[in-house]
Amino acid sequence: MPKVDRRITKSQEAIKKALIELMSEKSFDDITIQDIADRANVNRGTIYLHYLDKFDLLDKIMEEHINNMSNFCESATEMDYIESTVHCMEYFKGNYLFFSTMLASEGAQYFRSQFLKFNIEEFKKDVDITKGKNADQNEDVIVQFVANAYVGVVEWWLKNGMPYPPRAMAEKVGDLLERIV
Amino acid sequence: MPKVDRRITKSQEAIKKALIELMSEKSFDDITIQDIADRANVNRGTIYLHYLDKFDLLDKIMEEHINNMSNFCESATEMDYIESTVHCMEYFKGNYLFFSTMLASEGAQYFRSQFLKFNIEEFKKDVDITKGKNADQNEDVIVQFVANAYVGVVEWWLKNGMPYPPRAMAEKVGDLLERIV
DNA sequence: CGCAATTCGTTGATTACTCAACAAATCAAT
DNA sequence: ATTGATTTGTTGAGTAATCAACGAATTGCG
Repeated sequence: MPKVDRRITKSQEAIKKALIELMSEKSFDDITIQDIADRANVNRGTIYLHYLDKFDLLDKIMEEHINNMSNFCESATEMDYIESTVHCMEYFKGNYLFFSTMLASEGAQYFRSQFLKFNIEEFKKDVDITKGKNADQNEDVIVQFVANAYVGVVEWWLKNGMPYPPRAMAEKVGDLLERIV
Repeated sequence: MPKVDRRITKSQEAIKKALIELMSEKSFDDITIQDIADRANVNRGTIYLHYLDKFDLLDKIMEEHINNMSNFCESATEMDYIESTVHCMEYFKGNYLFFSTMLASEGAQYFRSQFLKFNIEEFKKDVDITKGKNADQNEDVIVQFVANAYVGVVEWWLKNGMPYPPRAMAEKVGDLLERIV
């Protein structure tokens, strides 16, 4: 992998951060490219150097978070649910502004559905209906059940200002998850 | 004044911030140009684009703060001491990392003497020994007295983690100042 | 509707930054 | 004192970002 120019990284980070901030302040529709450029302290043209428009920018941001989560889902296959859930919760907390605006604000429903879809695929890998407590169960039902539960809990946690620390959340959620899958 | 390129501002800000941070962590002598570049997330060569070496960089930083203070000393001539001192204290607080490392750390004595010299000049403008309570006083004595007192109090305030808010400090110090000059 | 004002997306010329490489200077340690 | 390793300051080629300017598209308001 050829390492990318420092300037590219910095510009993109500033631009992405700017959009998230602005989305936490006003509606996505009301945000102009100039707004983003001002907030990122970047020339307006620079945004077009990396993104087609603000929709493309938002897509890339969402895609990146999904990818990040996907990556440490892989590297966490040998951990138990609680430990790997701690990592997830801390990731949510570390990107609080993104996830809270994305899940809490109305209108950003697209990300929620992406997020849910991603979790459905992840849980599919873990469910085994050939033996154990889930013999005679239905895979789709379990997966939908558990993914929706998980996303809903995360949503609630973020909407309510993260009332419990990541580890506490992970222990509770991890315990519940282990009862199902 | 032709407005400067955004990139210049950003690079210089990052570099200056990097040095201040590093100085609060280790001795100035132990800081390399590469350290600064790494912290500022800037290529090493970029530093030489703006500064001769780390000494020049530190000089420019100190000079800039002195200039800033000088500027809002001018614009505050019609305010009373308390109001203008509020501005000063808030400036100190806003640049806490700089002033605390510069005044608190041993070895950075050069800035203290510059800071004192600057204040001596400023107070000279305010002292009037031709009439009022300071008739029959000595200008040098008053100025030295008041400037050293002021610098010492600021030093103490910063060294002790700003135990009182800027306005409270300003009221106390402003009151004392008005008794003298 | 019609007009004014933004915003958009693109262009080209210029500039600052990046990166790798270099020799010289400085440092550390035996 | 001699070696080996960092650090320094500089170079040149390449690249990304800046800025001003443009017509076209959208928006907002009387």
